[in-house]
Amino acid sequence: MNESSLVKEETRNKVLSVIHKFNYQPNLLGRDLRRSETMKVLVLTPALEQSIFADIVKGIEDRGKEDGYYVLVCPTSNHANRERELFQMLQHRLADGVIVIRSTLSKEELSGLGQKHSIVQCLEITDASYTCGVSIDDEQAAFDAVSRLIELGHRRIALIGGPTLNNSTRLREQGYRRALNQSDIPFRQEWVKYGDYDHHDGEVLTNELLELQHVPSSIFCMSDSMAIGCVNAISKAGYKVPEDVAVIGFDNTREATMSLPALTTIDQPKYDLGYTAMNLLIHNMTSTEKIYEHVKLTHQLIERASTMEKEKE
Amino acid sequence: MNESSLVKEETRNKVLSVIHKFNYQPNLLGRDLRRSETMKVLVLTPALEQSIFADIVKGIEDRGKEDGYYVLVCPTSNHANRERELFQMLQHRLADGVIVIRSTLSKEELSGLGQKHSIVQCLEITDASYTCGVSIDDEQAAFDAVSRLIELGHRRIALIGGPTLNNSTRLREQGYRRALNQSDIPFRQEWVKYGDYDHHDGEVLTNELLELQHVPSSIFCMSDSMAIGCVNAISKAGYKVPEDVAVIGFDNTREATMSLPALTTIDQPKYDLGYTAMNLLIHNMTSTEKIYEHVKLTHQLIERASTMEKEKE
DNA sequence: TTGTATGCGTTATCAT
DNA sequence: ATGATAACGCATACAA
Repeated sequence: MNESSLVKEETRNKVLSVIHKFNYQPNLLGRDLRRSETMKVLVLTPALEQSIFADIVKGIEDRGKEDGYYVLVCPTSNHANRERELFQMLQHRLADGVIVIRSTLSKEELSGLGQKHSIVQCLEITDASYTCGVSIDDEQAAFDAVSRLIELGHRRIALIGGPTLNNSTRLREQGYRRALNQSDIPFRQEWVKYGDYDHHDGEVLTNELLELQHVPSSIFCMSDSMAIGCVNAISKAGYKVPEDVAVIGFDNTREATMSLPALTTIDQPKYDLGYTAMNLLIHNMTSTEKIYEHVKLTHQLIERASTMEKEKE
Repeated sequence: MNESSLVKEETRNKVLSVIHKFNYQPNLLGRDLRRSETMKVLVLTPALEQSIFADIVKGIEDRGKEDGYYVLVCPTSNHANRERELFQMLQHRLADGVIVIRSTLSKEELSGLGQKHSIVQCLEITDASYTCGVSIDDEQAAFDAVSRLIELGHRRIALIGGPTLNNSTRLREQGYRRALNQSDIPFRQEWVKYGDYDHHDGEVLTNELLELQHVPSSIFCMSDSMAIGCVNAISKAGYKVPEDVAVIGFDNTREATMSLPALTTIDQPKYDLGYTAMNLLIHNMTSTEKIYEHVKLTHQLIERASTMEKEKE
């Protein structure tokens, strides 16, 4: 009597009253076994403290609620083995699908899992087969950011990137190079640094840049956290943002507006990213015509106080 | 053939090879239904970004691993309805037990759930029946902190507390009053403020204290985050910590050592709190002799630079 | 030492 | 419109 179908009102009520009387609680294990589906979805996320992940998860949860899915959020701390443990839940039929945010697993591993299960990658997309993914166009986003710096009059543009293993880091560096190329600005390896997406690495790498003989006039960072570390390092070194060195961040997280000066940054549609990912997952879990695409949502350059028109030198 | 018991080596290998050949993965739904236990434990935590919760969860996970439990960490954002949703998983036999860190549910609600399920409270303990809890002795901890301030020569001691609904807030305030009493220092209501455990409220409430006609010479905060906000407010107002106003925090989180000056604080044994909570939960899930106690672990006053011997006035 | 039947709680199918 | 029965995958108890 789950759905009201073809039962007499009277008996229906009778059953309902008995259910209430004995405080009957369905044993979902029985149901799940019988239906061989659990209505549970795992979300693997590096962490929850960074607001970008929390926002994505919100989108996932909202979309999941529409179809009555249990969304279980599992922080992995970027630990590949924890990720594998959680994927085991799929094999063990304890969950129906997985959305993995910035996975640390290899393309091969994901492809293997994707053949038997429904997997959606988010933010960080490998071209693994049998999986789909949702992100922005990272190459284009970086191109847009760097192009804007060039428009503003910059020619000495440094790059502070994420982990070199990440596909998105590679793509964004490509966008950076394409923008330089287009304006015939030579690429300089010494102006390209890599690190983790956090505040600390942003500060350390910026210090390295500031100690160079040729100091860049602007720095494009691959996360807002890094950009904040970057701004701090610049200020501590006695320079001014944006007059001496302009800074662009990435993600448009809350902290981007809280820094001083507020960060120019690339907005990622975080909530929509999550919502779309869950949408894809639900489709692939329920339909037989699987979608194995890389969906790209639109980003946006948000201009704030950390960049400005460059004065002639 | 889970445990090697009384089966011929030969047949055992034969089975194993077939298992491998077909890449057999046990369907845990079947097992769980049959055994009517899931080996899954839910951890309900307000958030994960605050390191105190992460540390407790670590203790829980380690103890869980010893007995092969799946530990599912579920952030609730202090949202009571989300908490209730998760408790539903118990009713639906999707999990065997719950550890709830700083629950927002009422004593009555927890008692009701406790009658049918295994529940352990952590950090914030109501005296709900049919549940047990693990925390420090909050009253004594506050007493120790305030007594130390008195020893250092302070008599104008303010209190910045957590949410008034919390039992621990009440207990800690009792400890504060007992310490004052013992030294015949009159209690002043205007020197007692309440707010959320975060940095922001610490700053706001401290500003209120500094604007009073009689400014306290020391402030006891119920969290390190509050204490850091407190230190910032004091510095911004042109006073010096600890010379003008001494500050004591609570929890001994990472941030306590990162602030300037480093915080004197009450150490909570976070990892052990989690480990002990899981220990209790496992006991109550597996044994018929339930333990419904409030276990108190020992705290410790850690003295750092935010307090010092007070000069004679 | 190995094989076989039964039931966990639910839903789907079939017969009334 | 309702009642009866089988089956999901596993573990247990018992028979062989």
